[in-house]
Amino acid sequence: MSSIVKISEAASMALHAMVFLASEPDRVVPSKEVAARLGRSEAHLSKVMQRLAREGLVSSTRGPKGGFILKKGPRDISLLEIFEVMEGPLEETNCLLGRPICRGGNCIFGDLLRGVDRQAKEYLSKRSLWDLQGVFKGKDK
Amino acid sequence: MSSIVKISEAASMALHAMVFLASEPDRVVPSKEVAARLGRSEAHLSKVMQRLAREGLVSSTRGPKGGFILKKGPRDISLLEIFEVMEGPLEETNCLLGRPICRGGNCIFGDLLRGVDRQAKEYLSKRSLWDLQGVFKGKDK
DNA sequence: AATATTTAAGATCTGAAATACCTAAATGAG
DNA sequence: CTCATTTAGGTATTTCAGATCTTAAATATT
Repeated sequence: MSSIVKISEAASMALHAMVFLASEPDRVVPSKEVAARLGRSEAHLSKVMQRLAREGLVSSTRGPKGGFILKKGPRDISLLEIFEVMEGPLEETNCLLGRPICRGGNCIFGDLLRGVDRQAKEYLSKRSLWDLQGVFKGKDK
Repeated sequence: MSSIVKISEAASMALHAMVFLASEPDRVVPSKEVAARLGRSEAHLSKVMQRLAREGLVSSTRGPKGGFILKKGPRDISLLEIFEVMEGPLEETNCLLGRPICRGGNCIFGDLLRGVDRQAKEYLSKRSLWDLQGVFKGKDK
């Protein structure tokens, strides 16, 4: 099974973790709990959380009762922001081989790549954590 | 710079190589020449060609005057076919974390992933090598 | 027919990125 | 003040794409 979309597990976890934090407002949540809820590796997730903290999307506190909490309101954090913190700025791809072939708008991929990237960017930038309440509502398993 | 579209260099080379072969009908082209034309590593390209041969998209002959040639007419080879030979069957992705969260059509990514994959599949399946004549027409550099 | 040359096939190695592990530092609780 | 809890950060491991190297086959040359 392959897909044409590439999102690292790290970025995917970051997005999901942030959505989860948004569903637990005003509560400091330890990464262990987040990992459990996502059903993912504690080790890896903690690295991701660390990154989100360094980049200022969440604030962290150590020690007992420590954990992570959103630094801004859910309305003020877009999915794109989170994605870019993990994967770097999202740009539109042109032909993958670039020169010397496929130059000048005459590319094998036509406008597929640009179109898809633009669409993804649009999607991610238009959605804030606020818009994704509900994802973590149903009790799971 | 990051993109959300993932196509390996191998798959990209495969697509371009096939288009190039289509532009040289009835001629056996050595991989060295293809690599030169694409401006890519000979080593890597030859592995790609090897794969395409094993999968029956091109036929290969060794020795002097050897090389590769399309096995079917350009109208009968779609880009999707080539893509899938390299990357495996292209399926529509759902949520990347899958269970336990984001189940039942209530996913962070909404219909973005499915939509994009469907779009790509559509694009690739609708285009044959024949549709891409012209890409290699202009003399380059 | 023998040999050297050309070219693909196949196996193995390498390097970078992603992920997992492990120890140190901080903080609150008892 | 000591201990348990939890994040921080460095290091190790894994994985995989891409590169290198070796072998086999076909042809041309003599």
